[in-house]
Amino acid sequence: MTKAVAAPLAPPDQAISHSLSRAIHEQKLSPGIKLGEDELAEIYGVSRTVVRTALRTLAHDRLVEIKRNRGAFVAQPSPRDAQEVFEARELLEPRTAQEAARHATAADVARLRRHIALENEASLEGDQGRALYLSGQLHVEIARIAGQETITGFIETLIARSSLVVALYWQRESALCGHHDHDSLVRAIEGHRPEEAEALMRSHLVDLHSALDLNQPRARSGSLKDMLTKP
Amino acid sequence: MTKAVAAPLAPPDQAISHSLSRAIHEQKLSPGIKLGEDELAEIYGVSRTVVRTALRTLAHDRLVEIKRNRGAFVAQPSPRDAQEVFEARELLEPRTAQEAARHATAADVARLRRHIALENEASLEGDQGRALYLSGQLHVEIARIAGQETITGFIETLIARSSLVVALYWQRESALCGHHDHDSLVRAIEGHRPEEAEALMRSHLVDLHSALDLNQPRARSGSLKDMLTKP
DNA sequence: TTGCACAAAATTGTACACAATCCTGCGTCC
DNA sequence: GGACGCAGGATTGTGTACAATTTTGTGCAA
Repeated sequence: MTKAVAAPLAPPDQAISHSLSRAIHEQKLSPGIKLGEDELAEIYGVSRTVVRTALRTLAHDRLVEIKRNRGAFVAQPSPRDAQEVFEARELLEPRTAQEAARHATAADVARLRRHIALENEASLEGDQGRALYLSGQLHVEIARIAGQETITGFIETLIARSSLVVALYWQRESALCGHHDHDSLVRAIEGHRPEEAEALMRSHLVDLHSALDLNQPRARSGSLKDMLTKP
Repeated sequence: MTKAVAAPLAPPDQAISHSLSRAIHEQKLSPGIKLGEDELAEIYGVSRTVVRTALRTLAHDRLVEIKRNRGAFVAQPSPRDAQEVFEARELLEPRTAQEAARHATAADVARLRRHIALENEASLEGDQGRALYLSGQLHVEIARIAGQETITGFIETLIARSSLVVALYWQRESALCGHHDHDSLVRAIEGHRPEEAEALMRSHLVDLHSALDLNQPRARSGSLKDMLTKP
C-alpha cells in the first residue's frame, strides 16, 4: 500500500489527463466547456505539448471532443450515445459482478466497503460530485476484482462517460445511485453468491438507465452562446 | 462508396496510425519490433511530433507499448492478455451477431459477402496477412451492422489485438479462420435468425480460442538481438 | 439598421531545437 | 579473465517558434 520510495516518475501528461478526467467525473467541468490549450498549459505549469497529449488521451476515451483547428471541448454525449453507454454497461457489468463474487477476497470486500463509506461521507457533506465519482469507482473496483484487465478498461471508460450522461440527462434531483443497491451488491459479492450479484448489478444498471430522460438534456450549455441560442 | 469530392482533409496522425495499425493487422510488423520515431518520421515524411501522436493512439489501443524514454514497440500480448482478449470477444461478439441478424439489410449482407470474397481471393493469392486482416474486418462489419458504435469500437480494438495474439500463439499453419464458419454465419444473418447467428459466432470464437497454444509463443523475437539471444 | 467583405487577433497544427534519459563500448580494477 | 564504472552516442521528452486555420471585429454599402 505504500508508494514507491523514490517517487520515481509521474508522467506529466498522465497526471493532467487524470486530473481532467477526475474533474469531469466530479462534474466540475460541464459538458461542452472549451478546454483551451494555453489555458490548461498555464494552469498545470507545462507547455502546450504536454497538454495536447493529455487531451488526445481524453478524446480517445470520448470524454472530450477535439474539433480540428477549433479545439477541445468536454464531450456532450447525444441521447443515442447515452443509450449506448448504458447498454454496453448492462452487457459487461453483470458478468463482472458475477466473476467478482467468485473471486473476491476479504481484502477486496474491505476495499469495496471503504469505497461505500467514503461515498456516504461525501454525500453527507453535500459533495455530490465526489459522491458520484466514488460511486462510479465502486463499479470499477468490482470489475477489477473480476480480474479481467481488458474488460475493466472498457468499463472504466464507460463509467467516465456515464458521468457526462448523468450531467446531461439525469432528472431526479438528490437521489444519486441508491446506496441500498451498492450495499446489497457488495454483500452478495462478500457471500460469494455469483448469480445474485449478477442479478443485482443488472437491476441496478436498469434502474440508473431508466432514471435518464433522454429527451431533455438538462444543461446543453457550455459557452454562453450555446445557452442562449438553443433554449 | 465515392470519396468526398474535395478530398478535404486527412489528419496526418490518423493516417499514420491507421497505416501502422493495418500493417500490424496484416502481420507486416511482428510483435516486439521497435518503432523508432525518427525512422517513422522519415518514412511518412512528417515530423516526429505527428508520429508521436500516432504512436500514442496505437498505445491506447494496446497495439504498441510505449516504454518511457525507451521508445515504442509493437505489443507482445502475454498469454494472459491473449486469454483476456478472446474472453472479451466471446462476451461481446455473440451479442452483436444476434443484433446484426435482427437489423441487417440487403446492403449489409452484400457488404459482408464482398468481404468474404476478398478474403478468399487474398487467401488464394497466398497473401495470408491480408486474408487475416479481412477476416477480422468481417467481424467488425458485423458489429457495425448491430448498430452499437461504442461496442463496435471495443470490438475493433479487440480484433486488432487478436492479430497480435495470432502472430504469437497461433499454431495451425495454413488453416486460418474456417471460411465455413464465416459463410454460415453470414447466412444466418441474412436469414434474420438471431439465435443461430449468436450460437455460430460463439462457437466460431471458441474454435479460434482453442486453436491457440498459450504456452509456446511462436516468435518472441523483435530485434535481431532478441532473435539470436533466446532461441 | 442589416448584411456582407475584409482585416486583425486568437487558437490550433506542425516543425524544430534543446534537455533528459538510456544504451553501448571501452577501459580499468579486482 | 570477469565485472564494474565511466564516457560517448543515440533516442525520447519537453519547450518554443512559426505556419495554417478559424474566429472576431470593423467598415462599407444597400
